[in-house]
Amino acid sequence: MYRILTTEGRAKRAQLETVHGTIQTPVFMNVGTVAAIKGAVSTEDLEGIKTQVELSNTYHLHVRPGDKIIKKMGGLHKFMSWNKPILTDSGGFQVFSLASLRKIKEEGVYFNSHVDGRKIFMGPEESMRIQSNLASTIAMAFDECPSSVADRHYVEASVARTARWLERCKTEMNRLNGLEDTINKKQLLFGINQGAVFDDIRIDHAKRIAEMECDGYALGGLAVGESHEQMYHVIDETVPYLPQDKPTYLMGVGTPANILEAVERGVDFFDCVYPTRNGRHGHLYTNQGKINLFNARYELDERPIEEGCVCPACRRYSRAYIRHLLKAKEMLGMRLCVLHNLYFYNTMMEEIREALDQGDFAAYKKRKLDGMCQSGENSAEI
RNA sequence: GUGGGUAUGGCGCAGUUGGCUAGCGCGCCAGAUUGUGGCUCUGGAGGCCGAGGGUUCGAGUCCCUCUAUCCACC
Repeated sequence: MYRILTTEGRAKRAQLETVHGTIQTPVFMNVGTVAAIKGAVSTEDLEGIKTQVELSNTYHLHVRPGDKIIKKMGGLHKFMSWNKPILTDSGGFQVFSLASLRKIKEEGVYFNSHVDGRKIFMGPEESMRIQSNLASTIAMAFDECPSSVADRHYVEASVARTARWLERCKTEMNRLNGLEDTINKKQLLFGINQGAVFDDIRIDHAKRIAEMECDGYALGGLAVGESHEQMYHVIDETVPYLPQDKPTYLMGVGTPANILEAVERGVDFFDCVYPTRNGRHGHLYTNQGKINLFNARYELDERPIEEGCVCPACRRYSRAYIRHLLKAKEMLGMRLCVLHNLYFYNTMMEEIREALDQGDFAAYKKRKLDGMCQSGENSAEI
């Protein structure tokens, strides 16, 4: 059950009730592809840094350890000891990101496993069965994410196929949710809009999937090479055609600035590898912009990553110490950086929700962006 | 002491029969990274080629002396 609490322009403050608890939106979902937040972050850690939703991946978990094993272990929640919502990505993005290892057909996609090379077939039905075995809170439709440089002809054909795949996903998900031994019989299904940067293809596709009665709708195939302006334009043009009485999810995005811009345009679910991957690489988000702890200027810096931050890293450790850990390739360095970044993202989402509650989002957004774009020691890229 | 080897950027090494602005790996300094293969990629700085002398149009490469260091033998 999705309920809009208040709006400001197109921006929505809402909540989604699920069998694993209520998600307050706008929300950032913390990415743990293989049922683990990379950087030695435990689910206990997630509870301490305001995480609402954990995101895992169908393809990766199917390859290892295998969704049947996870089902036997009682489902993903029990397996990884996380009782709040989990969203599983369908494996569709791996059709794109593992392009050299796959072949796309009407029935689905043939992969060679990136782990051991063995052949894997995944189509809409397979993806739904795997996600049902994983028993995530929200399953994503199996789609194809066309390259940002794909030509119009290819994108049209791809998007038509993705729409046909969504019908198959929907049918299979309904069947699975009705089975006796299904762990989560109320698993939700989000459809995915595609169309690269072609407005009319995006809109036609949005209208078509809107009729399929999904529990939410995602914008896929963005932040894959196009400019920020193109991405914002696509969101502007497409969101009005996605059912706004359902959650809107912008997949794979993005920087704090991307998120603020997208919230303003009506998006309420996000996920991105940035806080985790950049954390592992020593890139830390602060209210004054992004800093790279590998830089020599932090060698003797006694300050925390961010003054006033109460995350597990900032409460106790200096930039100089964390820099040392990173350079020494100590696991703790990555872990502290990932915890800080996720805390930063989750806190920003909390601030966004508070601002929306108070009808103050526009002003908040401006303040936040101005702060992060400050010149000086920090990178302007946010 | 004798015989042999080695001395090239912070470290480890390449440098062909002497020939253009001396390379490579690691490290260092920066930058990328958007539904994650703890990866990968892209730039950049840094060298009186152990010291001195000689041969040559030209020496990191050849010759002499010295110094340092390693190995073997006495």
